[in-house]
Formats: sequence, C-alpha cells, structure tokens
Amino acid sequence: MTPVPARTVPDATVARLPLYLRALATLAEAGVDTVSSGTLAAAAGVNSAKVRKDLSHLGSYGTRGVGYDVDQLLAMISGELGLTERRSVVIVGIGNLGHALAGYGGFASRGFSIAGLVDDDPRRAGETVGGVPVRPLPDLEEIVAADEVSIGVIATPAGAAQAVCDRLVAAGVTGILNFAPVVLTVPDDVDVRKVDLAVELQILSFHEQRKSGTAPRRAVPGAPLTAAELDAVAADLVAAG
Amino acid sequence: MTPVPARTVPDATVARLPLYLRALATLAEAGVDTVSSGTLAAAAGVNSAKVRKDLSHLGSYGTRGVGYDVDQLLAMISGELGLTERRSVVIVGIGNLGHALAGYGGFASRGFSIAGLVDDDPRRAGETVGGVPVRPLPDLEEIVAADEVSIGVIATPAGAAQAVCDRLVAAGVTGILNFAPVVLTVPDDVDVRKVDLAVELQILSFHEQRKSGTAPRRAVPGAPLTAAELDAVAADLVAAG
DNA sequence: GCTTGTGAAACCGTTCACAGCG
DNA sequence: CGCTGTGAACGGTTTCACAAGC
Repeated sequence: MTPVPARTVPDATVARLPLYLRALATLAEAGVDTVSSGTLAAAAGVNSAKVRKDLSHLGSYGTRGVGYDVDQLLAMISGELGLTERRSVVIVGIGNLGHALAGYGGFASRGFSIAGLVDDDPRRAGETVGGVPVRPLPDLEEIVAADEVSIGVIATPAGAAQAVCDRLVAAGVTGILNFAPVVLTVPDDVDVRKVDLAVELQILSFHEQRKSGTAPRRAVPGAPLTAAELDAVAADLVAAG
Repeated sequence: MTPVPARTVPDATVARLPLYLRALATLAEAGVDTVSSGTLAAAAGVNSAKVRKDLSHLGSYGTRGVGYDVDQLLAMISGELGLTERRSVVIVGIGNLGHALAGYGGFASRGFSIAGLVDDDPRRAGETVGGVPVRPLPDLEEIVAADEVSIGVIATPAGAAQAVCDRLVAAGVTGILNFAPVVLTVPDDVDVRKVDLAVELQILSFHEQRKSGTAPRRAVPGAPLTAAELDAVAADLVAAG
C-alpha cells in the first residue's frame, strides 16, 4: 500500500549527505538561497553528477535551469539524517581522546546531546568535562535508560572496548562509534562505525612511500619489525589522561 | 628494468592492510607463526576471500594447504605501508584534539616521530605536550624543513585549516590528515585524508532513524518542516569550530 | 540559454567457486 | 586432504551524456 517504493538510499550517498549539509549551511549563512549542483559540488568537494544522483535518491525536487532551494535541501537532508530529532549519546572512556570528544562543540551544536560521560577510573568520577560530570562505569546502564541513549561512543583502551560494547548493547544502544583499535562483535541490528587514527596515518604513509619512489616492500623472511613493536600499537590512543 | 609489472595495490586493499597488521601483531604475540586466511580474516573482521585477494595483490606467497607465515606477512605489510622508514609528522593546532593526538602513543610506536607541535596561540608556545614543546605558528616551515616532515596533521578550527594547509604544502608536506570540518584544496600530488567526527555521528544517526521506524522527514512540496525547525538546525551547523 | 534528472556505460570492489598445489 | 590463488560472476558506485523542462 505504499505508493512510494520504500526509498532506499545507497550507503555511499548517506556518507555524503553530511558534507552537503555542511556546505549548505555555509551557503545559507552567506545569504545564498538557490544553489546549482555544480556549486554545491564544489563546496562539498565532490563532482556535480554525484550531487545530482545523490539528491535524486532523496526524491529531491530541484528546478531545471535554476538549481536547488537551499533551505529546502537543508530541511530534507536534516530530516533524512534524523537530525531533527534529539539524539543522546554517551561517551565511555575519558582519557585524552574522551576529553577531546566531550569538549568537541560539533556534537552539541548538531543536536546530539551528551547524556553522560563515563569512566572506569573512580578517581575521574567527579571531574567535570565540558560542563558534564564524569560518572563511574556502573552508572552506564542507568544513564542509557534514563536518557534513551541510542548512540554510544567508545574511547576506552582496546582491552576494555568489547566489554563496554557488550554493556552498551545490552542496555539498548544500537549505534556505536568506536575509537578503540579492535574489531567489535555486535548483534546484526547494531551499527558500528570505526575511527582509527593509526589506520589513517598508515594509509597516508603508504602513499608517501609511493611518491617518494622508495622501493616498497622488502619481505625478507625473518627480519621484520618485532612483534613487540607492533603490539605497542594496540592500546595507546586512549591510555592515560 | 622492472621485472615485476609495477604492482598496483587497490585502495580498498591498502585500507585493510593496517587491520591485517594489527591482527598479525596480536597473533605473533600469542606465539602463532602460521595463519590461514580464515583465521586472519576472523581476527581482522573481514572474510577470508578478501584476505586472500588482498594478500595476492602484494604478491604474497602463502603455502597451499598450510597458510601464511606470520612474520613474513608482518614484514611484507610493514614494508608495503612504508612503516620501516622513519616518517616525521607535525601536528598543528593544540586544542583538545591536538592534545589527544600529541599524547597518542601510536605515532611513536609505529615509526612516526613527532617533529613538532604548533599552535597559533602564543600563550601555548612553551607548553610541553607528551614531552614535545609547543612552538609558535611561524616556526612551522622551519620544523618541516629541519625534519623532512612529510605528513601534517591539522587539528585547528575550521577557519584556520586552509591557511595552515597551504603553508604545510608550500613547505613541502605531501600528506595531510585533516580533522577540521572543511574541504581542503591542495595540489594533485598531495594526499588528504579526512577524519570528521560529526560526519560519523550523522551517519549513525541516519541508521538509528531507520531502525526506530520513524519515517524520515520528507520535504514534500507544500508541506515542509516548520521554518523554526529549519532555522534552528541551520544555525547550529555553522556554530561548529 | 541554463540546470536537473536519469538511463546506460564504465569502473571498482566483493563474493563465489574451483583448479592448482603443497 | 586442506588451503591458496584466481578467473569469473555479481552488485554497487561513479561517470557519462543527453533528453526533459524551466
């Protein structure tokens, strides 16, 4: 009985919608009220064909020969991303990175309210970061329940991440942003997105090496970096604070 | 004069190599010295066909019926990613995030040495973060030149990012890790990777909305969202720093 | 004129399935 | 036998190019 065929937005498109949103906000701020796919593309750092295809997936109505209405697009994309509803997040692990995240204005300014900051270390409970008190780990479930938290941010050391993840999921969280360098196991209905600084740096390193013309790869059996060196990799992002 | 046909590693594969590296380091630490594609796949959170395809792009030689030699793979992947050479990075913008990055052990433990920390605010110069002194912005070029820095990390507010980027590029940096929520313009030979916390959260938000069954708000011509809602969202977006 | 919206083609990445080989 | 390595099929994404429409 659905007249519209259950609009399915491709993942690649979803990943770009926030870019468009930002670009549109800038344009709106500058007083622009109509934008062409080409201009929006330039502002978002993509090409115009992509913009048009993406927007067509939202059933967008632009005006041929003119472009898109900035306010209308803002509304459409905000709605599509669910930003018109209030969404609470809980941040677990208030080390260096957790501090940065808690103080990051981008969360609050976008309709994501921080329902709580949680840390394992009892000495940290009582501190206040960005105006929000740090609470002890056992309070996690209570915070999730009280504020209907749907997104959890994991900024703990690698060793603690899976256990924290399990508790978040058990408490009802269905979206997780993971900064710990581990592969999390979750039920099918839970979304996990991973941000890994080390991975990003290593990818850059690959390209640097390519450009420098240095002969890549020397797989001499038995003469690699020590496992100990590489292992130090694992748990450091969030260690200490 | 190249006997090997200029091996070209797909981007998707490059992005997974760091995951394999981490998994292999864990395995090596556990005393494992041979691993099958299935086991490595499980440890890295991918599937076994992908592992085999990826490794085949490196010209890897596993042993049929047995698997891959862990140490050899570690060496091969480390080399491919350029981790066997020392690479210097400079971090610009020592706010919350910059602090976290400067204190991130993953840099040093992987052969990325921090050549310098730079901040615009003269009052910050003189501070020491993670054992490295914060230096004033004008020192940027000198740091890059002195240490042959090839990777720059931008952790400044959005407004300063492009100017910092231009200076980094002019100084000779050819890889940039950008945490500022802006689209950077760079010459073709410079690689930019972007990490955007707000984007990740918004993508999660999209999926949350999907799951919650809440119908996405559609900007139906003639029946839009209230103007008040729109203005609130738009205003919030530009407030980000 | 201008720009959108969209089929079709080209591209890339993933998955399948099995031949090849230790 | 088990596992790798890979051609071939598949599905998703990007790009092209143009017809449709303001």
